Amino acid sequence: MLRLTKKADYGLMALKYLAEHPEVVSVSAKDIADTYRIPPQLLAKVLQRLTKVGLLRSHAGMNGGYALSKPAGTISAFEVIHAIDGPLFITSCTKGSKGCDLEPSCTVKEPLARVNESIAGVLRSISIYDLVDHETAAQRAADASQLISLTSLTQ
Amino acid sequence: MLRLTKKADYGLMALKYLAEHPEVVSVSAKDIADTYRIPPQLLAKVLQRLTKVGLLRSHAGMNGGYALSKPAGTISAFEVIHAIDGPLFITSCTKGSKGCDLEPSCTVKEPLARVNESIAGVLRSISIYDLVDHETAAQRAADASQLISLTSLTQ
DNA sequence: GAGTATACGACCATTATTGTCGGCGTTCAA
DNA sequence: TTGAACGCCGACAATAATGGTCGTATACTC
Ligand code: FES
Ligand code: FES
Repeated sequence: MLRLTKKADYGLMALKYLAEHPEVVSVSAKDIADTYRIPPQLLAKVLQRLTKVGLLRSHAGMNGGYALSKPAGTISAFEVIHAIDGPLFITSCTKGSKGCDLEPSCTVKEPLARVNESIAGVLRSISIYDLVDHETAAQRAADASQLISLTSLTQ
Repeated sequence: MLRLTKKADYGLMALKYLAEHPEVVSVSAKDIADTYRIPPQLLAKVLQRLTKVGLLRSHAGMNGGYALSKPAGTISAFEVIHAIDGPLFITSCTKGSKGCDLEPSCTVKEPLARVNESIAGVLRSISIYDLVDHETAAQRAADASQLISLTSLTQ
């Protein structure tokens, strides 16, 4: 429940891998897939999508592969997830354009949209670099949680 | 993507409805379902689960139905979602007991668990009452988001 | 030109969600 | 006391989303 897809997981793992190996010019999808034992072709498609949105640079041919197009610290988990899984919607209305069937009567849509924004904020605050440096990420997440509960109490 | 299920949506709508009608002793699943045009039997099952975890009190027989078992302000969105959809996991490892297939190699599990906690925190800070009183909820969510980005910047 | 890699779309398999059905126990009021 | 209105529960079918595969085209290196 409320889980992100395996594709997004794969994408984050791959980006983390690339962030951890800055010395290598480019890494093939197959290499990464082998490392983590994930389906190579599926990962390939994920990386292709990340390339299309500009998070990765690709290079075909021998010794080709992928590389980060910008520093790991400037790539947020939100960008990655958005690129792979599409827009983030906590509500069950899948699309913004065509409202879901219970559009007229649904009363929780608006409040939940706020929650949605908060979650997006959390994801935006996590970068690929944070995935590498566990301590920093842990600290940040802890801070965020604490501030949130604090906010809730003081209301 | 990252959306909660319709069941959870239905549950929240129903609880909101009950919170908005405190004068009525008990409301039947059918009444709520009719109001929002959602499948009565499905809503019934959702309400039954909410009853089982103690968020609602049920009363069988004629003029029976459901009522909140405690003040709307003390019921968090997290409780509701957890009751209906089960434990909240952002990662694709569905269950805590049996790790997913990429358990040994997966490197993003631990960092994402922190993100997961942050999101749970946000949901815990929203109560059913907040769904009724839009202004308060909006303000709270805005505060939470702002604090989170602030945290991210100062890291 | 041979080999290796990305790019892309179509496609099927698997799984999760959504919704329905039928039977049973409870309450209440005519 | 009888029946309608309701909650309770498990099984199941319909549907949708995800996960994964295949084939082919294209780009690049050697
Ligand atoms: S879930 Fe779509 S309008 Fe409420
Ligand atoms: S997704 Fe299950 S261990 Fe990483």
